[in-house]
Amino acid sequence: MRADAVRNRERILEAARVEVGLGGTECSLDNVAKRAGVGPGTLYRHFPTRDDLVGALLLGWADEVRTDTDATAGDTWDDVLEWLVRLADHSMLYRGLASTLAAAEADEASPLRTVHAVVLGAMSRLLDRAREAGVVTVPVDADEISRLVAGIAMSAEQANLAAAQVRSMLAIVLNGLTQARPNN
Amino acid sequence: MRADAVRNRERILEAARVEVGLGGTECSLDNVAKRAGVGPGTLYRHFPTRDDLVGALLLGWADEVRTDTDATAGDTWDDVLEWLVRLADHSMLYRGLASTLAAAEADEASPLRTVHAVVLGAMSRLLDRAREAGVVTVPVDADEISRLVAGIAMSAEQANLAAAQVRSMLAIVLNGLTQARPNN
DNA sequence: ACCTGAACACCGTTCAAGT
DNA sequence: ACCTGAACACCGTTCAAGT
Repeated sequence: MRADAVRNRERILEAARVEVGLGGTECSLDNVAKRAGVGPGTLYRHFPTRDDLVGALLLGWADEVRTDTDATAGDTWDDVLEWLVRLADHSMLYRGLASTLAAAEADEASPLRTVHAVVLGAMSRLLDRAREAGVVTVPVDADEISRLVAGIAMSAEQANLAAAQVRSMLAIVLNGLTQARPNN
Repeated sequence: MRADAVRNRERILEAARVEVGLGGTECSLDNVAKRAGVGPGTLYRHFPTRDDLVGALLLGWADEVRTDTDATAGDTWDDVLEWLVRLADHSMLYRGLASTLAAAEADEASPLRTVHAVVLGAMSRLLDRAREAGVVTVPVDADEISRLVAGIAMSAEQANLAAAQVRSMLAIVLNGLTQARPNN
């Protein structure tokens, strides 16, 4: 890669971090290019789709989520709840992030597939620990929990919910994973 | 209102039903005007914002949801689950609908406020019945359930989930509303 | 009183011309 | 090999001119 290309790619990522931070994942790519000081064509050369750009932005993010998840014991109800809260928080780092990640689930060719897979892997391991500790007793997989948390994150984003309201919804979900289902 | 104005309003609503059905709540308003055979200015005169148009489209929808909810006994776990499934279905009538409704919750001045209020009222009454029957035992209000269902609907929409997967997520939520929370 | 459609701003995307 | 920026299509929104 040519020296100016490397530099431009870096500038674009830096500008994208700012613009996506301000306007969410659906922010104007024109503004990203302008802030980076490159022509729109240059942005498209480095990142052919919006998801390619967002995906590049999320590499470190996915690592953070995985590290946090792997460091969570998940052997008590409260421990799992706090982890769910942190996961929802992470999912709301940028506006539109939860929605973008959810859409990546259905799209086999999405540039966000790797990001999603990293998170799901860690979630799956945590789920095993939680099940062993008896915190999760209901049949469920990591995908399903991921979708539920993403849904809560999207809801919270649209309705501007406070942290306490998000926690309350997560508690209901966790409660649903913990108890045996009645048969009346 | 002048005769041509009445006719144009009707034409716009008819066109909107088609376009929103095809492209979701974020469909092009230009296309709505074109399909209705009116200038863009005419659309704006009748419906100053997108939410005004979507709100007008949802008047019958809200009635359907309320009627269905009021006709639901909610005295057994399965009965409430089936109602949740129908509510989620209704929330996915148009792409973007769940998201639009969720955003209306935070916006006091939204033209969708009435629509939202009608649904919430019916939900609140059903919740009382479910609580009396012991199906819901956890402290929760209609708003919170509405947000959880909206979140699941948004997740399902983004990830193209099948009906069975939606039902499974709703069952987890209902399970979380049914059982007492453990204190370990 | 209502409608029309031109006009403007903004954005995503492509591509011929440059270096 | 990479960059630039003009060009095109599309869309939301406004408003002067019509009837």
